[in-house]
Amino acid sequence: MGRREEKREALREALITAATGLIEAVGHAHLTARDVTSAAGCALGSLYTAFADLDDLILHANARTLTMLREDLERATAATEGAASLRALARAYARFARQRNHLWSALFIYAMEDLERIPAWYVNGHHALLTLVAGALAEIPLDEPAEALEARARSYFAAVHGVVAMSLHSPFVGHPEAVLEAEIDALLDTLIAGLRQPGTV
Amino acid sequence: MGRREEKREALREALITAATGLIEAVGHAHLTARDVTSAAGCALGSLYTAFADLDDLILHANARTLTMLREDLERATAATEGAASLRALARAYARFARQRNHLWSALFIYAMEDLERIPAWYVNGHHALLTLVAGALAEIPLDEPAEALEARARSYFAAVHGVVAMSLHSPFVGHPEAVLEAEIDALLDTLIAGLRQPGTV
DNA sequence: AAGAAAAATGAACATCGTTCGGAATTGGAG
DNA sequence: CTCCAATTCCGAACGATGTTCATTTTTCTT
Repeated sequence: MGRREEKREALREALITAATGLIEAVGHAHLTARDVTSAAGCALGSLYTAFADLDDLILHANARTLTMLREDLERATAATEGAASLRALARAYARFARQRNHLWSALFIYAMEDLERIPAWYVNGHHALLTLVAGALAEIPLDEPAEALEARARSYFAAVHGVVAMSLHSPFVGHPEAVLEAEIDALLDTLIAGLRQPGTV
Repeated sequence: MGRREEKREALREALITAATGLIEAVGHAHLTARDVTSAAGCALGSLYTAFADLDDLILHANARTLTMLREDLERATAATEGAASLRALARAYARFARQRNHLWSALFIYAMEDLERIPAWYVNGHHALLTLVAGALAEIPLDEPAEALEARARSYFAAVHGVVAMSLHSPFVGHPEAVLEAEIDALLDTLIAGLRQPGTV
């Protein structure tokens, strides 16, 4: 690799690291191009030689967050299976959201507008999380068709995410932080009990 | 009421109406102080004599959205009760989010930072929605203590919200819009089946 | 080693939310 | 009705933002 690409990669790395640190510290809404370039030790304009724009940089920082989150979730389910894995995933998700709140929040900022232009590697980072949920679901014997498994994974991930997001972002609608994990446990207990009861509607 | 307060109220009304229309049209992220004052037929600075800032105006527009949403939900549950009401609430919520997407999105923009300064009337607007969920839950005979009812209402509201939000904001994680309501039905079926099965853990 | 290509720089630009001093409008006293 | 103090309205101005661009500096090729 020539010195050209080396420096380019070093700059991108420095910017992503600086962005991740600043997002964790002050939140993505307060991340400014001037702050992040200053923290990375480059000029303001250099941001736009390394990334398309500030959102693109945030997207790359998010990819790093997604990796951290996935590793957390994998660790949480290393010694469990089936329903226990589902519970462990939900708890680990809530803990990550609480402990790395600003980084986690940045994962869900993108509006519908330019949804088609979201890169595939970013979508894949999210799908990796869904795969973990689907894996746990697959270990629970259900009378549902296997095709529905991915859809269930999306629903349960979104449901747990909703409870966590409401608790952390809109406490006057969601649960107080102190009871969040207990309420997630209760929700999952009810879901799993419902899953095991065949032919409901 | 003197002419002073009359004009003041008329200005506030015009600004809220203009803000609601603009949010519905372009989304709260693209709402600018210049656009909304121009649409309301007043000067740029007048916004700050009628409201504390742009966020305060959005908050008042949100209050109007909350009223519309609550009326929709009430209509949806007028002829139902218990589990059927829960299902009707969730469907009506999803429909509202889809049809009035930008207005609905604006309801959940506020970050944690200055959460204490959110006015009570705004919190009450959200609580009115929770009350509808709790009312439907109360009609289902459960073996849970009554104290847990409000907590369950928060969980189920947040869970359905999460599924809807993922579908509309992050389709690569949530459900495609075409199957959203069917998946919400499936989620609620599972939840209700789990609720009716006593002593699960 | 020198010229060509690329990248880094930071001043400049457009746009944003918000402020502020002067102009217009309102309410009450004579 | 008239006038003046008080209030409200106005839009130019301010500071901060994301992004661009001409210039300088660095890197690659021959």
